[in-house]
Amino acid sequence: MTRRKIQIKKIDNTTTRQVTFSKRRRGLFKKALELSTLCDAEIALIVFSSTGKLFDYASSSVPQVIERQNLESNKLNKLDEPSLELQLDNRSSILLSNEIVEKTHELRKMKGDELQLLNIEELQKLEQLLQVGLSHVSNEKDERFREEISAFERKGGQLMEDNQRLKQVTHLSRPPIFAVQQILRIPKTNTSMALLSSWGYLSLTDVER
Amino acid sequence: MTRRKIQIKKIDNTTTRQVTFSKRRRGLFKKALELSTLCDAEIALIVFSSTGKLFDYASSSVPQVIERQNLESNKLNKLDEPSLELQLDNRSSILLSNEIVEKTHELRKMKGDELQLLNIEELQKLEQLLQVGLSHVSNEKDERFREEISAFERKGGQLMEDNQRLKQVTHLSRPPIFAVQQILRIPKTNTSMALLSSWGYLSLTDVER
DNA sequence: AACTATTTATAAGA
DNA sequence: TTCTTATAAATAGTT
Repeated sequence: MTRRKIQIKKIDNTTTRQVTFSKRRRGLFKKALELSTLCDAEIALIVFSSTGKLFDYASSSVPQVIERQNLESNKLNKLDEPSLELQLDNRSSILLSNEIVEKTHELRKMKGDELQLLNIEELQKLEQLLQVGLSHVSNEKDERFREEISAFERKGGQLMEDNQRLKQVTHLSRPPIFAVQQILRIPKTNTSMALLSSWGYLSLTDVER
Repeated sequence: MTRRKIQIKKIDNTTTRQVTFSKRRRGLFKKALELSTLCDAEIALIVFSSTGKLFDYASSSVPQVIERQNLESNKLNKLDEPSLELQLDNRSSILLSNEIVEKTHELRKMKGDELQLLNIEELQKLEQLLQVGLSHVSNEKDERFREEISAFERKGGQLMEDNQRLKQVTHLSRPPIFAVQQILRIPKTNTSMALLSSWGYLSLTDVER
């Protein structure tokens, strides 16, 4: 970006990284503020440095009432009339609530509820949307399954190779002591080694010879 | 910042504001990504356009970063009391945003995006959800089509009956005057009636006899 | 922290 | 929306 162009990947040098963090963090927060001011947007920005320090910013037009208002309107909706005044006071909370309401409806429709609200064209569009989504999900799932299967195949191949090697070893008339211990899960003690040796099995040095 | 320097205050012109929003939003998200990559920082960025559309980015996941932030600001609140209002303000808006963020992600997943975030079990559940939703939608759509068809059938049946009656009437050697008038769209005046009568057509009373 | 040579972002126009 | 381009802003490396 300046004296030289840099690659976007973790900066190794700690000092450089901290300096860059400091500079770019300022830049980012400034840009966030500018965007929210210029375009009347709601923005929340949370940044943790790699050392765990917190920096955050939220555009200021969100009133503190929201939390209380949510609780209130939940209660009031069930009992009496909603606190319309509070809601009107607060354009941004209405925006946010609308967003939630809309997304909730969209989700319900996609799950097959509330379809009576749609006309036949909307139903067709929704059907297509679901078909596309379903095919993506099915493909992704199948791909994952195939990945898993080929992982097993690789593992299986490895095991079979191992087995082959072990068989070769055990098909020696006198398999080495360590191989016998390993295959038969016999503790590798001096006693077991001496015993196997007395039965004619070979130590590794014998085999290597 | 370019062709001309601009003041950082709300852009009046709606079109310009939307264009600027779109451009700067991209820039902001790019910067956030760069900062998190270069400096190994954890970042969550949530943006609502003035029309209520949500855009978000998080280096890990939005709820994760927010949760961390909540812990962090709880600590701060207990240590030193200042700017409590701001903190509450920020956190409540973030809480509300968080619900939207989650719903947005759920919708994206249902539309087949962001599937790389899911494991194979979640993919299977999502697939089932979509299958159920799709079958509901398809059934509803088919039912609507059938309704429409049977409505047409009823209408068609009525029309055919009407046609039958008219044919019977016009197949009489001397159709009644009123039928002729109606079918040929001749004004129902005394003159036309007299004329048709003189040509041997029958009045209703003649037919009924 | 300050300084700049460069890169990047972007406002206006097409 | 997308592209172009002149210019403003951001910033990597240096001091």
